[in-house]
Amino acid sequence: MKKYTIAIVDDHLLFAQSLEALVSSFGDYEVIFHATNGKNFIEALEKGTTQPDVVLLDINMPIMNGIETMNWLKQNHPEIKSIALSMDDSEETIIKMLRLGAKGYLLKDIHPDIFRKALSDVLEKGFYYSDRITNTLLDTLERKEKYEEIQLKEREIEFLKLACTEMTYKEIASEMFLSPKTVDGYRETLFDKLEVKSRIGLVLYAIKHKVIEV
Amino acid sequence: MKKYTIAIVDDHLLFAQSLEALVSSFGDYEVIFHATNGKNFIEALEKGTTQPDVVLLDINMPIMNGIETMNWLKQNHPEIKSIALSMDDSEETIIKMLRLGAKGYLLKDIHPDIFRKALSDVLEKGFYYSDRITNTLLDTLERKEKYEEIQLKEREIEFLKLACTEMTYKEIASEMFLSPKTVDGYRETLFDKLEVKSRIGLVLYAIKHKVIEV
DNA sequence: TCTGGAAAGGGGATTTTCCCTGTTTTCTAT
DNA sequence: ATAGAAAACAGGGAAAATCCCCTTTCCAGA
Repeated sequence: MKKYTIAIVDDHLLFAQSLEALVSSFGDYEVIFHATNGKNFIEALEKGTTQPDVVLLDINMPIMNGIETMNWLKQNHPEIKSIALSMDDSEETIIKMLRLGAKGYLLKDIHPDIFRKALSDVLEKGFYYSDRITNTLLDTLERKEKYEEIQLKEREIEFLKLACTEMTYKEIASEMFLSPKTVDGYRETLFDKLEVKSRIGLVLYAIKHKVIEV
Repeated sequence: MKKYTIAIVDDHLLFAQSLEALVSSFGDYEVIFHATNGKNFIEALEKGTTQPDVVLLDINMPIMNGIETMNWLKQNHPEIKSIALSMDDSEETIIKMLRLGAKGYLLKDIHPDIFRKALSDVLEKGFYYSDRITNTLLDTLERKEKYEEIQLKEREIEFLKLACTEMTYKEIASEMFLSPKTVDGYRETLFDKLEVKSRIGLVLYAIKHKVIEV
């Protein structure tokens, strides 16, 4: 019988490798690779010959975090199932991840048995949502129906991050291999989407919505 | 040959159990128990028949955290060696732990090989201090001196806060009842003091140093 | 096949920001 | 009382950011 294949994306190498040891000990699974951030993961995925059945995806990572990675996965490999792993259970993050198609959301303090069940549920039933997560969601939905998600494209996020540095738009353009005029287009689009009037507004938005770290 | 015994104290069960799998896979070690917080650990320690040679101690835990636990260990079982495990590398925490006698301080994003070396170093040489931790400490000492020189005036802070809005400098000037040119002076002074090159830099500084809320 | 939307690039004008150089006023310590 | 240090103010000019209106290309869905 073929083992299920797993990829682990977590910047905490020690945790990643430990988790691999745990997953392997279950017997039915094989960890085919891990990465320390989303960028890393995408590269590995595009280079590798075999695709993982499931990706275990940490939320908080440097360079390219779980949300961005999930976004990329949704657009490029919707067939790969993913389970979000996180330390915290902020509603916004959970909602974002599930909206982006995460098949499960696990907190890192769960019992390994639950973890194992989640893993097998996702593979066999297609999803695993714990009571705790479900409750958090229901709470949130009741409280704010109006909350509409602003969906940013990959390239827009990339630009937004660069806008949060002291680079000029010209410098950003060459960093993104685009003409300054195109970058100007991104700026305008984002001003519109995020309802801000200046680059300062972009920075504040990015921080508030955790597009960048502080 | 007798295996070294290990205890793991970490509230993230998944991590704890994963780590156990990893440690066990090394061969020379045996994890004799784990606990999800300090209180738990102390109870287990006092009940158990065998003492661990090394305790892997997470810093951030509910109920009784790593620092408190370390303190207790120092007073009650100074012969038990301990290695601090942490997500973050805030200087104060590192200093506190080392002062309390931690034989090592590991960040959770280290490579498992390093982890293994740290473990054997602590058992055989008695301690393990990574370059990264040492550097963080040195950095801090240097930076502390520089930081203390940056003393912002009331009016400068007021300006800085307004600079973190979508107002133009002209608007800020009238808000502060100053001429735009004076505001331009504040801008320049702050650029100089905070070593930034643009208003974006001001915003990032303000957020990083908690001059404004996010 | 057609169509609409998104991405990329562009021209040109206005406003804002940034930087340099000054002067005047106000405060403060000796 | 006075020198020196700050705060406040100011002009000019270059660079960057912002704004508005426009074209081309490409891709996916009706």
